[in-house]
Amino acid sequence: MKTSTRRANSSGPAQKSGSGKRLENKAKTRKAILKAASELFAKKGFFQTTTDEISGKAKIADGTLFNYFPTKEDLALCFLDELLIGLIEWFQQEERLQSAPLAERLFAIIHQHMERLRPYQDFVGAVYLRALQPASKLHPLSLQSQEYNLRYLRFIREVLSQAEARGELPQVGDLGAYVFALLHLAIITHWLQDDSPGKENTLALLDRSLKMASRFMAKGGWDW
Amino acid sequence: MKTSTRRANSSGPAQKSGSGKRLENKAKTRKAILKAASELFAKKGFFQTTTDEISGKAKIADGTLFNYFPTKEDLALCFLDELLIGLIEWFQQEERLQSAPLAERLFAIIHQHMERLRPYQDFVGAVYLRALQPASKLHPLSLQSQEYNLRYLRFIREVLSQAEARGELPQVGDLGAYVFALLHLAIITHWLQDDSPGKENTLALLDRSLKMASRFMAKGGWDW
DNA sequence: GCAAAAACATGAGTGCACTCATATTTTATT
DNA sequence: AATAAAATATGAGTGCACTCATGTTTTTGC
Repeated sequence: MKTSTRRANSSGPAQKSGSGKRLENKAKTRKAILKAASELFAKKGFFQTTTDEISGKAKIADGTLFNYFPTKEDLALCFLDELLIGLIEWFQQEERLQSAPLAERLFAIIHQHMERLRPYQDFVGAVYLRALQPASKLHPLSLQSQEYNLRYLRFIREVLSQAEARGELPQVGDLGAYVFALLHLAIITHWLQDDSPGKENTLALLDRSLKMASRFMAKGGWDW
Repeated sequence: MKTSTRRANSSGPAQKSGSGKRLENKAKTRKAILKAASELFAKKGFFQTTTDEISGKAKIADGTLFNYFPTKEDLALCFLDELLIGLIEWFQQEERLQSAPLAERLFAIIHQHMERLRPYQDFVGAVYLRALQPASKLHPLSLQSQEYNLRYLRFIREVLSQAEARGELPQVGDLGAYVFALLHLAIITHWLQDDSPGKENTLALLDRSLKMASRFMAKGGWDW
């Protein structure tokens, strides 16, 4: 972990600089790095994987990796962001869920997230929680992390808005999304240390939390 | 940050091994390290301070530092734990607060905490939030961090219990302390990025949050 | 008081994330 | 097509957290 000067580089998959071959190659290399990293992280864990191994597997020079990701940590965060994008897509395509009650939809989101995070627990515990922290803008981390929070918060905000529109929920607004993000955070913290078979303790906790939250929300009191 | 094998060493100030001179020397060295570290962290920040500088200022060999603190990060966490101990002592000696309303007492705790953390913001943002995470037991971090959470949670639990006994609060139990810890966490996250003069935005947010929380709590619904 | 053992201190050494001067490839210009 | 300019790749080099074999101090048992 370093904090010093750092290139404002490689913010996301879409980049407008260069054209033609350049753009194409960069995208390819980026994907190659992320693929190599995800495989190694899943197999050996974040801390046991060296950046040399990653660049080796991606068939680029050691230094090149840092042209794409300013930090090993950023690389992992970026990879977990793509995981989040996949999660959002998954949710939007699960037709059965769209008509399910709100509590069930929220349960599904967190549950599926945990499923997908499973191979990367060491990193999640040590670093990712920080990036999930809602509304963390000025982290001494790279500037990237804010992107993740925003993506996630917008997604939850969207889910809650729909529920508001359907009358499943009073107006909870941005604050509602924020609070749910905090709950998500707390649940993942619990999940990390849960060694019950199938992590069933956490699932039970999640279920209860959502039920309790529903009761609170139904009572109103969200106006400031 | 490393995760590999690590000595189960230097857990706290009180240690029973050895006797006489040995115990005394260890305590002295430990204090010297913490003092040197706190001064350097306050002056240059956590990341700009090298372990060599710390051991130099504490007048011990480079390697010795790691006999006391398995990690630079652990050293800082340990130092922030002592800061927390100081905070708890401060609270218990502030007589004016003991008779103040609950919301005011909770406000004072978080406010004072922020005041004391001010010189160490870079580290708080990057690492400390993780350790504050309520109930994180199995972090891939060193084993130390759990201590801090427990100390803090017990303290809050105590404050809330008193309020319950005085009838200021319905029974909120451990869960109440847990939720307050989450609020504390969220507030500090906000505080870190708050550049309003005197961090007044955060203070306003804290005030509003506590008022809203009071309303929620008064409504009950804390039985599972 | 002395020898053996245990605890602790030491600092040269190591591994790894990250940098930077240079080389190579791609784009822009004519 | 040739050249200049810009973007990117390269990998030897660097700094720093952390290790470990060895030396030194303290304790224990007699």
